[in-house]
Amino acid sequence: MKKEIHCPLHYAMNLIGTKWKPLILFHLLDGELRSGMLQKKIPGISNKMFTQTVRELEKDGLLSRKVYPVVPPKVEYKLSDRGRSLETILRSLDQWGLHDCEK
Amino acid sequence: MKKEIHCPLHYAMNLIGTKWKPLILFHLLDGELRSGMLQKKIPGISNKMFTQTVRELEKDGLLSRKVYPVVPPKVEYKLSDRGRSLETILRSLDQWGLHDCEK
DNA sequence: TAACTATACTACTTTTTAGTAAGTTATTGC
DNA sequence: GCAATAACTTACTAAAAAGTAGTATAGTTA
Repeated sequence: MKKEIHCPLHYAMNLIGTKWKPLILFHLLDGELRSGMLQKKIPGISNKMFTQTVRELEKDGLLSRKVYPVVPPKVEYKLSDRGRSLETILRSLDQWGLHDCEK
Repeated sequence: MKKEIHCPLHYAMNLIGTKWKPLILFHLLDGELRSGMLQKKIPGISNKMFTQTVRELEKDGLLSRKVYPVVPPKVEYKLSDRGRSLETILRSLDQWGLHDCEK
């Protein structure tokens, strides 16, 4: 079964339809964060998945990664314009979860 | 690493954050559909994944499943109120994908 | 009586995703 | 000269998701 995109929603889900991507984008809505801080905001994510996921988001142009050549390392992440364009959706999903889980 | 819910968005993604769930819900926005029709609207999904996914959505109360005791079988799916409450988000995601993929 | 129908289920395999634990780096502070 | 630091990276394993192919059903139509 081939991996083809059949509609815009399908396309969107291919970009952000995973367990962690929306969480990471969501926590960057309020501004850029250092790697460690961002990761702390997402309890339950493993170190490996965190790195892997931000790298994919970077590859897809949803966030940017700024590396400072210092030791110990310093890396900052922030949303790109493309990533920021998801703000309404991410906040809506969060709101939806908030109301829904009360039931 | 335990599977715990840490924020509303995380909760929401646990319910609909998979490859096929949003697609299925999306295609039910315009009204109930027979199983075969719904499946045809989602090219690329295998028969097994279709059945499995609608069953999970039913279990989570996002859609309802009506079985007519006839031969050959007739099964209809439609959104529950809970599922319908995702309408804005699903349409937004679709729109986002539409605009984004043009770039 | 044999094929066809729409839907689902099952066993099995492959692919993808995720988790664990260890190692790397170059400078600072003791 | 040794530990601590932040952010990976890698090798390995485990678990989850997805795909393939085959089976069941019981009426209708050829």
